[in-house]
Amino acid sequence: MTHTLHLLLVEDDELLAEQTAQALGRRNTHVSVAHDAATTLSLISELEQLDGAVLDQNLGQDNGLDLIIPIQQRFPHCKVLLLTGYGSIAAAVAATHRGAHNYLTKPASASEILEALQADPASLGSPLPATPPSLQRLEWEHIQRTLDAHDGNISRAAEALGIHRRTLQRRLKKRPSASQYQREKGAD
Amino acid sequence: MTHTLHLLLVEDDELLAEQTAQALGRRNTHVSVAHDAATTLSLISELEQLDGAVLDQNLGQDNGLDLIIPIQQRFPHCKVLLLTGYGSIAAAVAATHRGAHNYLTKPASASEILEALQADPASLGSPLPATPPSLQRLEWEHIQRTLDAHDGNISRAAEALGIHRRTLQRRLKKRPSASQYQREKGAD
DNA sequence: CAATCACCGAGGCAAATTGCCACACCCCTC
DNA sequence: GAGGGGTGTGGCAATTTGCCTCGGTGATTG
Repeated sequence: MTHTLHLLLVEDDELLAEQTAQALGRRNTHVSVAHDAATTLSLISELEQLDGAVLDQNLGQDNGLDLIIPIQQRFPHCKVLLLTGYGSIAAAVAATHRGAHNYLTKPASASEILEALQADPASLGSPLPATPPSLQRLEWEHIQRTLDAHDGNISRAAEALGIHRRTLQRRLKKRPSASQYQREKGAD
Repeated sequence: MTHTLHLLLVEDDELLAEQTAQALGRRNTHVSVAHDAATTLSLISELEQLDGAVLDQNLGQDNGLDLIIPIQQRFPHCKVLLLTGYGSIAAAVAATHRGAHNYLTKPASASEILEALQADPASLGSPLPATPPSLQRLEWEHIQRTLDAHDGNISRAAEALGIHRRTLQRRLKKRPSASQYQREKGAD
């Protein structure tokens, strides 16, 4: 089944790209990496096989969404997964309309990425989230995303979140559960 | 352009259905209403024209997602909009894969619904939400959704949110902005 | 009809959290 | 070595939260 998948990872944060690529590589996959849209386009013209693509939606100047169609044209069977620091439902719908297979928010672990690439989003369709998340959980996830979107900069994340830097610090220290670092998750 | 659209509204909360239908009716549209899946299926076999369908994902026993395909089979050009009290990105992706045109979370006003039906979700693709919402806004929206999912029952919503009922009460009273009632929004 | 039940609204108070200022460090650049 | 960001930490007043308590209302039930 898992016949050495050929994957393409497009992520503008080079450190995160490296770590994610390594984590994926450990999963019996062959990973090509690009950091921007132009490189991606030239890369896909050279590749001979591509089973899955993982695109960061936020590529500095470029938009990962615009890569979906070129990839699908060259590799019609390639499954495209969009990743984004701060994702919205509207963006997920847009990506899917453009041909994306699935859509995840960062931080996403290698296993989550592979699972999202291989799952059939249409069939798992009935997961009525009967359990509305608690406010705490929602806040925590949003904090993580925002932190990620600001490269871990606490000061700027706090400003973006509209809370005091001191408060964000204290909150981050309190949380017992989960990885303290998105890096840890991203790397595995 | 807006040539008296023929719409179908499927919503199990009869009160909300009524109000939404009226609000839509005021917008130069003809609205048929159903409250469950079975009625919907028999209804679409009778209808002669259908331009848009608004489906509540959470229909008691039934799942709005399962109505997408039957509707599309009978009316291939009909645009289907999913509505859900508590929506997730995964659910939005699933709905889109099944053919849904767009996906909204409640409470949604009549104008939002019409806009979502007529917009082209794929083209508005680049709305990179550069502005991660503040924690306050996020919390407020989540509170509203949860409240909606629990039919406005403050006690149960508070429990679901994991906060004290008294706290939820106080928060609801504080918010200056926005409608105090999802009803108001739903109705217009 | 009275009892009960499930809600909402509100007061009060101790405990926790937040906002904010201040200061010590680090690392980097000019 | 003098800034300019960023982080970590302490302290303190102001706000918010959790929790308990009451009173009121509408629907259901005996």
